[in-house]
Amino acid sequence: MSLSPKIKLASVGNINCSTCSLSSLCLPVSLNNDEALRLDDIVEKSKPLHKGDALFRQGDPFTSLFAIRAGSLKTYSINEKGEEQVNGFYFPGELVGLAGIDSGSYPMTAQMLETTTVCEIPYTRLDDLSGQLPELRRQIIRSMGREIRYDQQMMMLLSQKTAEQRVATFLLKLSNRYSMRGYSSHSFRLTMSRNEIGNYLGLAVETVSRTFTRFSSQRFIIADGKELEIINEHELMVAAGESHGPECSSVNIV
Amino acid sequence: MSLSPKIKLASVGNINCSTCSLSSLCLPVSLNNDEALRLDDIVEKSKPLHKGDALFRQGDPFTSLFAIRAGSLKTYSINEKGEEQVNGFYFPGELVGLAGIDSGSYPMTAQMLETTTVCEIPYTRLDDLSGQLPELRRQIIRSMGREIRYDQQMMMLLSQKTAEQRVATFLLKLSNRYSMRGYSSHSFRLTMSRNEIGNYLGLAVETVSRTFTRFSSQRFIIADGKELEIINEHELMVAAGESHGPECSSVNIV
DNA sequence: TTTTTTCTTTGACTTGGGTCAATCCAACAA
DNA sequence: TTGTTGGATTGACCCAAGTCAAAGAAAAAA
Repeated sequence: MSLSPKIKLASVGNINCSTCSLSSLCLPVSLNNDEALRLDDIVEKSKPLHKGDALFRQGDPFTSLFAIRAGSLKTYSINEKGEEQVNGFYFPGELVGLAGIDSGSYPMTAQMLETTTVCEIPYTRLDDLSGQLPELRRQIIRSMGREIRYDQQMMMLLSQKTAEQRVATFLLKLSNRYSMRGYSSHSFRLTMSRNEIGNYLGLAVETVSRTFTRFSSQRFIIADGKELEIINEHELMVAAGESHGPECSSVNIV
Repeated sequence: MSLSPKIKLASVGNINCSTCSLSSLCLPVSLNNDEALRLDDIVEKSKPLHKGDALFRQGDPFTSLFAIRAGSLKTYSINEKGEEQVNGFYFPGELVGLAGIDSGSYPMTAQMLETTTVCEIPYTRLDDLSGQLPELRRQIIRSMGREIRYDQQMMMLLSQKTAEQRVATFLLKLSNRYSMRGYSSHSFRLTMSRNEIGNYLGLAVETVSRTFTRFSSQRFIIADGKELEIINEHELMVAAGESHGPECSSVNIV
């Protein structure tokens, strides 16, 4: 299952993996120019996908990884009771679909939160190429190692943190990811609903909403619908339960 | 940091990766005989490690992956408040240390739950070899993909399941893993304490204990200290909240 | 524009599971 | 054999966060 003809885009001007502004966050991060061009050969850029569109669905045969170029998406799976469980949110430069690598099919659905473009990386070709480019092979492994580390931090959040700590941690992590992508770290637009945040954090919507309200009245944030401004990062870090420790690395939890 | 001299073992008779009884669960799973021997060349078998011993500690430089040969261990990390968080339990044939691959150091401690022997796989040598053996490269990726999938199932457990469902799911998953290793699926010894189970599942010890007691009085299990017997698997699956759905694959959650 | 639908907020009430505090029990040392 | 120690169990109590219900606000459709 490659991108259907209607979402393929022949060529986007002179944009390729070696000139892409996201290369430092994406698979090409440790490739030289020539290697990045070889990666680019197998990558297909999509035309814009719209809010609600699915990139792949739970159960679809696994064929490709996807790197986000612009926009954002969520992944979710449906459990045996038919309930939706949000597994993660993905932003430009991040790799989606890794969880499908060993199982033959995607274990979750990836759905756009806004207008989004992606790069499709057919996996058999990526696998071939990674046999020829040791740095690419290592980068794939590193990406997966990072995903494992993030998932384990998320497990810690879910098993140990209070509602307030979860929401604060979530906002700080978003801030962090936006700033790594060159956007403002203190003012951004949430592309996901309160419902999706709650689902992701293991909380009821009402709890998320109340926590936003509380943080607003404490003047840690200004939340105006989906627009969010962090006006007291320090107190938000205290609320996240991360201010005391020596390692700031533990901030990157979402 | 390779295994210190005192835990190295020169050669364990004729045991090697191609003859190891765990090869079907471990890295050699899709390697031919010759390839498995080349993998064996870089693997060092440890002598028995004892309960409480650490294989590596949080913060140690990342040097090796470890495959469990016999016994079991837990991994845990210490959060900013100094609390311990159990990340997982590992059994023979499973790979420990993957989360350290991209970060240069192990993000958690691995500690024996009982007398345990492991195979140390120095990562730089494994990386080299995986450049030469495509099947090994793919198997490493598959192992990581599986870890990601398991972690995401664990996140679903932590964010959606009740205490009762968590404990039932945990016991069923243990049963599953034991049976895959040729042990009885209905009668086994828990190598971890109630405390460790609770910590792992995001529950207080008391809740785990009460749930064991309840399952015992409902005659789903017989729990005598660390000895555990599953006497009504079906009802335990119902309690785990997994009996209704079509896919039995969702049983493997621990 | 108006209508419909969906998302968000707030209040009132309930409860699952946490905390605290005693035992109880098993493993082990002396 | 008898302490000693750390885990396991049980009871009593409480609170964080869930559920239910009702507006209110924003987005989408007509």
